[in-house]
Amino acid sequence: MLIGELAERAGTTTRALRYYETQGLVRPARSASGYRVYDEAELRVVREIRSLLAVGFGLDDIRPFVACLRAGNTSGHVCPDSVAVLRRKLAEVDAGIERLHAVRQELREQLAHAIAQREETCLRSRRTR
Amino acid sequence: MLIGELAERAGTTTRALRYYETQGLVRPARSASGYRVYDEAELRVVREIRSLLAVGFGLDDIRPFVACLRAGNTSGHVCPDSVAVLRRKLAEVDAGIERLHAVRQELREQLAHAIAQREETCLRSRRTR
DNA sequence: GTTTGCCTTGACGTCGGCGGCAAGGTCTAG
DNA sequence: CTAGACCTTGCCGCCGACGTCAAGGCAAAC
Repeated sequence: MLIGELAERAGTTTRALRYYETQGLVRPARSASGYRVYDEAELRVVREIRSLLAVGFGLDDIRPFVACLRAGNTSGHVCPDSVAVLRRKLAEVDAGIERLHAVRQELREQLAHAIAQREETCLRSRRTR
Repeated sequence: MLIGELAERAGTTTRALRYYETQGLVRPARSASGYRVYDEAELRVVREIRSLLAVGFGLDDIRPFVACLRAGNTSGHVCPDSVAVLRRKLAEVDAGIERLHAVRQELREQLAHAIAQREETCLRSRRTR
């Protein structure tokens, strides 16, 4: 399988695949003419990368998962390093949710305050008429 | 007030203040020798910028608030444009919270699955001994 | 007068995950 | 033999809010 086909099957682009390679996440074989050649295992790796990216992981976070897959596991999640990352990310997400809730609260207050101010101004202007 | 003092009083850096100026958010007067000179109103503007940045606004989103302050309002939130931005941001935050909840759910499932797999592997290895 | 400490503009660097383009090699069908 | 559809490497661009020099001017203290 060449890079174009892999890109299509994995739902990404050749550019991204070459980038993953520079980051040491994918290691294709090379044909005699220098073309990158991928097997089914690499397809699984790329799909793992994509699904983790979609969840908000960075490529650094993904590295352990790829290593885990390469070590022969059917899932990239079962290795200790992967689990550690999962735990950390979960904590990060929890923190993010909390932060957003605080922000949301703040925004609602500011909105309420702004609208109250506007109503007041509106009333005053009516009285003036 | 010169730029260094403003930076300190607003809890930011001179670099940031100059950047806000390039973005048209702050407009200091100039001394005879070309130094930027700020008054108290500009301090209020900068504090508004900072607090909105901290909440996750971009400088583009902040522009209406600054205009509102400059228009003579005591709060930058009371003008229609500001309220529109507040509403939009609130919606964005809500969307973000939802997304994070979905991600969180996914992470918990993956974690649970990974741990279950590891327990199973552990049990199998005990039986083999 | 000189040191110290502020100020000025300008230009390049950062982070992440690529996109886009150029110049060239390869492979296959007609 | 050639067209066109792949592939290669390499390098710059992007986004946003600045950080980090560099080279030089201005102000006040000693």
